[in-house]
Parts: sequence; C-alpha cells; structure tokens
Amino acid sequence: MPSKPNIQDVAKLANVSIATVSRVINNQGGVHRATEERIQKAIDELGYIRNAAARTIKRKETNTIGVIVPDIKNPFFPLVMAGIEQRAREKHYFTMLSSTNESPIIEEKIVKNFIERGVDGVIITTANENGDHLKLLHDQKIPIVAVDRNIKRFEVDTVLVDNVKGSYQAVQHLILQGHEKIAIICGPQNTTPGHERFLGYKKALENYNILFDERYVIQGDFGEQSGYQVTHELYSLEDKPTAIFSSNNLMSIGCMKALNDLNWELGTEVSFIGFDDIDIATFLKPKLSVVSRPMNAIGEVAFQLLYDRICFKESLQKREYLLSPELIIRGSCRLGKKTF
Amino acid sequence: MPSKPNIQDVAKLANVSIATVSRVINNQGGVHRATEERIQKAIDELGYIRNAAARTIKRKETNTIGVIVPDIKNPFFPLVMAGIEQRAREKHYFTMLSSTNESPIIEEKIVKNFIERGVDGVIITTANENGDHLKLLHDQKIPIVAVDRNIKRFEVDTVLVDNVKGSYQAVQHLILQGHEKIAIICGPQNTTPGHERFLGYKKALENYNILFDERYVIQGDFGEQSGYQVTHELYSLEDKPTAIFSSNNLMSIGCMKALNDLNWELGTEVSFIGFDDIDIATFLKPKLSVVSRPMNAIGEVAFQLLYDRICFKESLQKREYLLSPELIIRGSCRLGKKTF
DNA sequence: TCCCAAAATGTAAACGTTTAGATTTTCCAT
DNA sequence: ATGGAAAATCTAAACGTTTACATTTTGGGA
Repeated sequence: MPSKPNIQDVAKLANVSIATVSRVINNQGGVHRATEERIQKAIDELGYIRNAAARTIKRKETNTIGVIVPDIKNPFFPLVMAGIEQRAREKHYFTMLSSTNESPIIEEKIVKNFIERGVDGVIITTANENGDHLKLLHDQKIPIVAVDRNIKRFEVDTVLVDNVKGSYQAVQHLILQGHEKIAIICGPQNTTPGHERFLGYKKALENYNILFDERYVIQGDFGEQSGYQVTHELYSLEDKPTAIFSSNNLMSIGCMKALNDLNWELGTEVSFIGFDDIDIATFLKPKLSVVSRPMNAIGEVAFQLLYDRICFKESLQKREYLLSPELIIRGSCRLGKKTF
Repeated sequence: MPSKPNIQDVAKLANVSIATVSRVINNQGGVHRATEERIQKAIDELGYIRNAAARTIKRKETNTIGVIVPDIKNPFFPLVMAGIEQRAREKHYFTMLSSTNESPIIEEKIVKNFIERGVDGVIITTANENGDHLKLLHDQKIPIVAVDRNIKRFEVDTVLVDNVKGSYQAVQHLILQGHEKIAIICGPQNTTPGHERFLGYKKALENYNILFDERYVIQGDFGEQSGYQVTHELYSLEDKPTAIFSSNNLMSIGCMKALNDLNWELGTEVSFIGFDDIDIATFLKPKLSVVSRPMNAIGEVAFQLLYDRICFKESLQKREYLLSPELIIRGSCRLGKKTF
C-alpha cells in the first residue's frame, strides 16, 4: 500500500471508471445504486480522501475564505471570528485566519498568499485603510468585505459599526450627568474607528454647547500601553478632566490600570465610559459603563455579505452594513460631579 | 485579457518556455541574468501569481498547517495561536485555524477537511482525548502535535503544562496560609488538564495531612456559567470552605461574579487562587492570585515540534514538552483565616 | 422479438504546475 | 578556427481531479 490512494485506485478496486467514482464523490447522482455502494465500499476500504488541490485546479474555487485581522490578541477579533466561522461552517466554507500585527507589509504578504491559495473571498480589518496594498485582490476580482475599518481605494462591501453614534451617546450621557471637562483618549486618526469616535465626541460637545478644549483630546494607538500613559498625561493637567471617554477596549484597560496606580478614584473623582465592553467592566467598583458592539453579529453579517458576493459577483451593488452599538450604563459615570 | 494569467502566459510574453519561468518563480537559479529580468518583467506586467493548488499537486506539500482549538473565544487560545503564527511565519508556513466548540464531531469534520487540503501537519487541542476520531490523520501519517491535552490513542508529540505542579503549588500556598477547608472547582475529569489539576489538589492535601473532603470537590465544565453556579453550591454548604481553587480562567470569572452577587467577600471571608491568569485579576480588590501559563511559548514550542516533525517524519522519537506554570501571588489569598 | 429512449458508464482532454532528461547555446583553452 | 565542458533552455510527462461528450446497458412498449 503505497502512500495516499487516489481516485484511480478507487476506480480500479470498484471496477469502474474514474468518472463514475467522481460522480459518487460529488454526489452528482445518475449512478446505479449497486455501483455506488460498491464504490463507497472501495473508498472506505482504501481510506480514500479526495485531493482538494487537484479539485481546485479544475473547479477554480476552493470553498475557502481568508480572514485578516490586525491583532488576534485583541479579544474583539476572536469574537467576530466566531461569528464568521459559525456561518461559514453552515455553508461548508472554510476559513484561513491571519493576523497582521497592524503591519501593512505583513498584510500584503498575507494577501498574496491568500491569492496563491485561491481563496474565494476575503474578510478584512485592514492595517491601512487607503488600501493600496490590496490592489492585487481587487485586480483578481476576489470579493472583499471590510469589517470595522473601511477601504478607501475601491468599493467594497462593508460591515461597520456606527462609531459616531456610539461615542456621541457616551459623551452625551456624560454631559447629562453634569460633566463639562470631558477628555477623550483617541485612537489613530487615520483609522475609521479612531476618527469617527472622535467625531462623535466633538459632535456631542457642540450639540450641548460645551467648549471644545484641545487639552482634553489626547492621542493613543489603541494599545493598552498607550491608554496607560495617556491617562497619566491627563492626570498631570492642572485642570483635570472630570470624565474620560476611551476609544477602545485595550486603552480602557490601560486607563483603568493608570487610575489605580494614580489613586485617581473612578466614579467619584473621575467618571468613565469606554468604547467596547471588556471582561473587567463588571468587576470594577463602580462597574464600567461601556459602548458595546455586537461582535458575533458583525462576523455573521460579514460572512453573509461575502457569501452573496461570491455567488453573484459584480451583479451586486456595494452594500454597507452599519450596526448600532449599545450604550450600557453601569456605575462608572453615575456620580458625575455637578459643576453647578 | 481573460481571467488569471498562468505560467504559459508569462512564458509566451517573455519568449521562453514554461520550465524557465518555473525556475525563476522558485528561485532555483541556473537562469541567465537577462532572461530572468525579462521574465520578471513579464510577471509584473501580467500580475501573475502562481497557483498554489497546481503546485501542491506536484510537490505534495502545502506549507500549511492546521490548528484546531476547542474554543476560540477562550483567550488562552488566541494567545497560543499568536505564538504559533509568529514562528510559522518565520518558516514561511501558513496557518488554518478552526474551532470545534468542544465537539468531537465537528473536530472530525475539520480533520477531514484539513486532510483534503493537504495540510503538512496539525496542532491540536482536542475535544476528545481518546483520539478515535483522529485516526484518519494518523493513517495518513500527517504529523500531529497535541497542545494542552494529550491524545491517548497514538503517540504524538506533546506540549503540555505541568498541571499537577501548578495546582499543587497553588493549594500548597493556600495551606501554608492556614487554610484547611479548601474547595476545588474541577474541570471535566476526562480531560488531562481537568484531571491533573485535581490530582495536584489532592496531592497537596495529602502531603500536608489535610482531610480530603468530598463536599469541597465540585465539578465544572471549564465554562464561565458553570463556575458561577458551582460557587453558589459551595456557598450553600453549612460548612463553607475558606478558600477556593478554580481549575481554569473562565470558571474563575464565573466564580468571581458569584462571589460578588453573594456578597461573599474575597480575601477576608474566602481566599482564592485560579488556574490561568486573566485580565480581571489585577483589577479586583484584592488582586487575584493565579497559576500562570506561558501561552506564547506554548505556541512557539508547538510549532517548532511540528516543523521538525514535518522535516524529519518518523526518524524522530516522540517528544514531550512539559512547561512549568508560575504561581503569581497577589492579594486574594494573603489573608487566610487561621483556624487555630 | 425488436426498437428506442433513458439510464449508466466510459473516454479523454483539460486544469497549472514541477522536473527529469534532452537539447541547444555559450565561451574558453587550444 | 575548433572541441567540448558548462550553462542555459526546452520538451514532455506527470500530478489527481472534473466534465463534455461518446458509448454501452437497461427495460418497457409495440
């Protein structure tokens, strides 16, 4: 018994031609009942498993999609991924996941590799929204769905969250609690989420006629470390903010650590709302208010969009899903210090 | 310009044979400098990308490994995955990740699919340690590395953590703090980690001559929900434990939620140590003591083992890596209530 | 019994590579 | 100029499928 059996071996053992075997493997029908059974027996006996590579060569499809995320360690993405996988499995699609560590260079390599391997489509949260490095994908007419971050250079289907609305609601809530000195820990302004969350912040201030103060706008990079440092900066202001809005989960964690180290008391001395729910939220005293996103749904929608696009290609218009985040009020902003 | 260009198109444009093009694509040398440049130009011009499927058919290798985890939402696995990916990228290997939701049935399907696709090897944390459903892999002589959970049915390389030692140290520490009524929230006893962590617990009690009390041994399923429920059960005992050891991260979280809801005060009324570090650990008051595992290293070692095995196949002996967990003492067990 | 459509099966040509082995070209020592 | 080894290139046969088309078998009505 030499290495892997192939369709030939099965055909020989079952005493039929490879065409018939192929028909059985692919459930195409039109095969005599008895013959089918004979072939199935041969398959089992030999332990035959069809070779996807050879199949792909003919079929020109892999039933595989690629998923590219910027940071697999950010719990947001595994949750989205779970949604994608769930839906993909239903449609008998498989999933290749790669993480770029926010590097467009790595991202381009991954893309190239995905193309080599013939993925039928790609779901991506890109490390560089201008999208120059995704040209290859576009050229090959491989369907793309952008999740959480848009791609500027071409039209692609998108699954985004209404960041403006989410942060607007959060900041609005802080304002209604009586806060006027509200700081924002921003994400990178060259990313959609980073920028839009800042816009929502600004809009809320404007709507309520609160003075926009540059000192309270402070740049982070979506990483925990930066949330930590930046909170120190805020603390060192002579006129400290009475509330902080953090633009993402990891920076919220960094911020909380800093609050702790600085003895800057959450809820009494400083209120807080963060974008994205995090595990620690309900364990802090007071509990953290957050803007929560439906991660699993994001993944599910993303796959559905991609799947439709794979089936219907260009005949579809560009579709943009905008999911609404939900403001979850817990304790961390209830005690807003009235300024009047 | 019809769809994807192939090696033929490149050859024609560069006015050479496909063999020469192939040599260039694969950097095999022996091609005239000028010719190579001409070919490269043709490749760029056409936007040619080689077809991995066709290549696989000849080469009988994919440079892809499959990774199977039981629950992608458990933060442990993305961290291990990050270690795997990091090392894999260095060796120009790609990674397919699938999650089984702890279902051996799904796991078997994934395995079959991986084989179809010709993965060069598999890293797996199996949903069923007896391993019957992995027979296919073994039959095809595809290298396997078992992570975190062993596989009983065949010999495979393993990367495990010394669970017995880890939980022994944790329980020992509780004992030395003066605790005698120490409860354990167990994981499933048909998994290596679940069982071994229980063994470490028992061993520590024995060594220090503490009476083993069935009532304090309580079964969970490694899920957050079960940690929560089970903690309620412990609280309802007439003779409550003074310390709790939890067998994994998610159950620890559930336990903490329960403590909170029950007003069972951590650190004073009940001490705690959990297996696996978790985000919330340092945010609780007092901070949580934990047994910490080197996730990234686990992933790196796993890939290294698999890589060697792919290169050398049967010529290697079975290798077992046993990494040591680290007991991190924070506040949650410092205040052990002396019973004398 | 014969005919013929329908059903079942077979034949052979792709698909896009890699690679042994054959052939041609280059170029240097004579 | 010439022979011949080394370098460069080419030819053609795989690899394991799918599938259009051709061929054979089956079975029921006349």
